[in-house]
Amino acid sequence: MNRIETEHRDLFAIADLAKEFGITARAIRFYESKGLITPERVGATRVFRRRDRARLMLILRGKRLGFSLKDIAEYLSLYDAQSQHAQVNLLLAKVETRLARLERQQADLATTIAELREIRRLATDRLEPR
Amino acid sequence: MNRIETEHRDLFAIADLAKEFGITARAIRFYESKGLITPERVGATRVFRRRDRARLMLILRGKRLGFSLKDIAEYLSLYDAQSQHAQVNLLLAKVETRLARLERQQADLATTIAELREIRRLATDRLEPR
DNA sequence: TACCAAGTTGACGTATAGGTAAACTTGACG
DNA sequence: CGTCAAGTTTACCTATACGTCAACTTGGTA
Repeated sequence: MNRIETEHRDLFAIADLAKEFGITARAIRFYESKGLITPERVGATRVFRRRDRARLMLILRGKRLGFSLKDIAEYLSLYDAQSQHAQVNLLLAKVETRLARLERQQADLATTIAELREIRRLATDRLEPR
Repeated sequence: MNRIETEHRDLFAIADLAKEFGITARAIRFYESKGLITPERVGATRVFRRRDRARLMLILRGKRLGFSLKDIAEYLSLYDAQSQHAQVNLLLAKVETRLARLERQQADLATTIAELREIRRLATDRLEPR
């Protein structure tokens, strides 16, 4: 299966997604048990569509950013609420909260990256004096 | 105790730092048990210097960035190794690894913040049409 | 038809990061 | 001297995020 085929496909098995994202099938089932994704079933077998795949990407990105699955569930609901209707004010409040945290994180990141680059510079200088 | 006093002081009790950083004394003791900080003792009582306070700041920043305490321990060792001497190449490898992760995180962050701002815009529009 | 690969559920185990409670010590103060 | 605040250790408890295993079903293939 090549990239083009993957992009065109509409149905995925649990192993397809596990392989594509480098996680285990067990993890995907776990996310479903927490309500983060809701694949269809054909008999007992899970069948994933592109929507589930997209959600999975959002989940993994959230994890890379250090969010708990609970946080991520709420985050995903922001996307859902949007297309539905929801209590817009509540939605906005949550978005603001999350944005505030992320912006602080962004500042932390910049500082840390700068410090690490400085450490790298000092270490490199020691390797190549002059 | 005002800011100036705090800045000038050289010795801190565990409660001082806990209060200043909004964490519990238990958490600080836990970090010590993991070797992240090594306060002096006067009898059984821990006495913290500015160095410990600075490390605590690095620890908390690391946590905000989603690192495990183990990661953070290694991260702190980068600072130590620098002033000492260490195996510079190994140090550099670790710095590169960490930088790579942080830079990916930075990209994730930018994407996520943009998406949340878009969601906020859509929600705001719904509140104030026209 | 016999069997393998892939899927499923459920139970149990593990690592991380502390919180909570008990029981004790110590220094300062009225 | 009594006691109160603040500190200490030890032990046990909790939540999160899966991994591992057992036991079973099912669809396709030799």
